[in-house]
Amino acid sequence: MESTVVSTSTQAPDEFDRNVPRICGVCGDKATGFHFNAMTCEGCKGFFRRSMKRKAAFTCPFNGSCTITKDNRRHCQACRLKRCVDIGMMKEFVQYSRGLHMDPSPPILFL
Amino acid sequence: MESTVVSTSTQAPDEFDRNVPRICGVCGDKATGFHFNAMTCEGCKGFFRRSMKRKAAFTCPFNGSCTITKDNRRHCQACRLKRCVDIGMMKEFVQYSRGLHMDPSPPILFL
DNA sequence: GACAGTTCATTCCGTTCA
DNA sequence: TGAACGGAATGAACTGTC
Repeated sequence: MESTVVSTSTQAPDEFDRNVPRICGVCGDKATGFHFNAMTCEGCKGFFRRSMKRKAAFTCPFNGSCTITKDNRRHCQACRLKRCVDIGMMKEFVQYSRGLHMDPSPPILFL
Repeated sequence: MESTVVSTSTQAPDEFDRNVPRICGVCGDKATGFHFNAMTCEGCKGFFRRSMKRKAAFTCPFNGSCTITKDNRRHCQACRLKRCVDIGMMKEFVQYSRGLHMDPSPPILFL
């Protein structure tokens, strides 16, 4: 009989983040899964990708320490992006996934 | 608590190779046996076969020296595949396009 | 039992468009 | 901006063969 190993209190440290609640780490909205390495909602996922792709540079109109919530997340892009980075979202995972950097069949490409 | 089941300590020398711990040499996850010539988990087994069949060419979005773990293995295909090869997984053990052609080289086994 | 291949639900990416 | 969506990659569970 194989003992069914359920997620118990004895978890390896690196398994920890797989069990985080489905709450967006950026704004607290309902999260839909891991996006660019962090548990986030669809909104913050899209916001982060857009920001990275266009290499956006935002400036906080306040004092640079806004608390981001589901309702005010659109108000300060600077602090929202900062929060994204703080919780671990990584630009390296934008644009570089799922076959984009993968050669088609024969490697007869750009030389 | 998960009891760490290690293979019996006293083994004949010639069984040494087959007696490596059931830990995936690529990511450290629980291994299910030898796959394509190396002790790996089901995930890395499937990843290696798919990569070979599709002749994928990956590029590391970081510096090419990612440490692969059970939890981040999906993040860098380049380093994961590199690790597969490093621990001895061989493409020759992967069956290519069914029916089109057989193994290009004979099985290479412990001589 | 060991290890090939196969299946398919799930994860998570980019795109679309209101 | 973000909900909805289509699709590729993943991996646990499975079948087939020796």
